[in-house]
Amino acid sequence: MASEERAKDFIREIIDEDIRTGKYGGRVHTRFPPEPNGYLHIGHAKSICLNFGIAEEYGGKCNLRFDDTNPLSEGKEYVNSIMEDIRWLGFDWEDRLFFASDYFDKMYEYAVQLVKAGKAYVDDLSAEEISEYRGTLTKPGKESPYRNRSIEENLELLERMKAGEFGDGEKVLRAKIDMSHPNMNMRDPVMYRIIHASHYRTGDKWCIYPTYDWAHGLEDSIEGITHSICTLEFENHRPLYDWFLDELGIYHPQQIEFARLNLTYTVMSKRMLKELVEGGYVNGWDDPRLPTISGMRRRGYPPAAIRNFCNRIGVSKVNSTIPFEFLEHCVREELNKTAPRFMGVLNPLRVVIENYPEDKVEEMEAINNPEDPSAGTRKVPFSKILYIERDDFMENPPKKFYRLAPGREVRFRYAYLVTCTDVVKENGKVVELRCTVDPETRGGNAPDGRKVKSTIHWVSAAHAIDAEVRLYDKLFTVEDPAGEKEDFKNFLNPESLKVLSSCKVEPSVKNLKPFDRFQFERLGYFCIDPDSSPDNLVINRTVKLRDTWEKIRSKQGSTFSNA
RNA sequence: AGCCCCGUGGUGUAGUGGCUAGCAUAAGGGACUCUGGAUCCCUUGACGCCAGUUCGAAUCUGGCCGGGGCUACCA
Repeated sequence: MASEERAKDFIREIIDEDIRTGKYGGRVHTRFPPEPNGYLHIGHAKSICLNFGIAEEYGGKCNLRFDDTNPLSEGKEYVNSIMEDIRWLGFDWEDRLFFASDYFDKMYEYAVQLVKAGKAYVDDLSAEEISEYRGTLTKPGKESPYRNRSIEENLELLERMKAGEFGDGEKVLRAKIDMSHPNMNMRDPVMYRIIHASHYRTGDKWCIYPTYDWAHGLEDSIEGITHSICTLEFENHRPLYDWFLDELGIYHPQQIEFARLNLTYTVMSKRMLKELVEGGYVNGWDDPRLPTISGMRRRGYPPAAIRNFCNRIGVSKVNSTIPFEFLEHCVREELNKTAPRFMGVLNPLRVVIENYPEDKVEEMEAINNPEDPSAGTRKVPFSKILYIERDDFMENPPKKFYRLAPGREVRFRYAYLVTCTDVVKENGKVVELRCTVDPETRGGNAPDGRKVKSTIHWVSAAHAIDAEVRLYDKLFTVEDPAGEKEDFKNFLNPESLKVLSSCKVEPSVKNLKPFDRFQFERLGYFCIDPDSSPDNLVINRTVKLRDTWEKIRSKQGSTFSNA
């Protein structure tokens, strides 16, 4: 991605300014801090591209840090998938793999420091009581009766909390700030809660765990982060982030918030994604209909397309929603340059070439990628009995339908000019076409220079490989399922997955491996699904090709289709 | 309602007081084509509103309107 001029977003402008003023000695050090309680999705990709991208551009570093402060929901499965996804996207944290849980001892020391300074206290109020005491958006809260315990008592109680002398929820450590602060986050936020659960990394060493607000700034500070980039919903937490670091008097990174990515026709919330996966509405976290990184990988989206997408949507503080079509545009753009082409027929219609010898087979030369001459050519077998796409034939073609029809001549890609002479029907349904080739047009060009309006794809029946092809569509029927009043699952698209089982593809497809991406000419981009086996080829459709005919057809207001 | 944030074509962005407000995408039209793909060309289309400052405001100031966020011992 050479030297293309990227417009500076507001974050890069802040960084430029910080470098100019020497705020961090010219250093740039970011981090990507996922909580290991779910799989990464395209929204995380935006953050990853931002954080790793900035580090790269400024000659700085970007840490991968797992924010694992809640043993109840986090686990190793997620850690592994997250690392795999980041690597697949093309980023490298080198030797900087960190875990918040590695800082638990240090965090505890800091907490003690705050207690000693009279800035934190142990509270015996229950969760419900704390909530009541907090007040509301308009009414100030009131102070806990335990707020003014002596420093000695607080120290002792905190020590006993850590030692496991109390049950879950019996006590918490709170910062002593201001119960009538207009920012709710400043009304004595909880720093430690008691959770008697074993942590996937620290085991049973701890029964008190730090909350996000308490932990996050410390993690950034400990790692020497310069710019702590997070999403907009943490904006109101920044005063607290700053308060902790200032009261402690330790190294103070700068938190900067940007708007998270929203995409139409999907959901991005971890909770909802989890619900879809665990409720069996989709087939796992890597279901190709999901906006997860693993889903998009399985769907056939190239990492370069995702990176490009993230770099092109920009970074700002405006809440916005990107049409999913733009993502698809980026995917096509990348695949057009890189995907080798093949011929495959999704809905086969049998064609018999009447003037072609029974046992003759010709090897036709086909171009692998017209956008990339270095991709070379391959041979495709042609014989008397072929399959073409049902949609490429119409008995009574409407205006502007250029493909095959009775009496009409079209080109069979890389083969011959073919004329349809007869239509065979069973119970009113077209089951076979009788055609003739012009032997003078081998390769696809007529010596007399006559033109045909259209070129269609085909496969030789005797040589075709059977395949299962999975067609994907939008997961939801509405643009913003999460914004609907009803349960978002009520808007699941029942047609988001269609499985075609008797597709016919050209023989060279058998050399492809799972996750290999390619184009079926005139249809779209596809990839081999990992469910594929030598005797059961399974192919995913990544995205359709742009389809002008589809547009014309819908404008004509007709619903002509043989499908 | 208290606090915080944000308003530029349909969508996403650039613009940092001064050329006809740029780019991408989408949409419409055309050229070309052995993929109705790709590519190329053209067209439509935006500064939320009202004042103020200024020779001059998308840009600075104030007010209004509109949108978003915040009342977990989640992150």
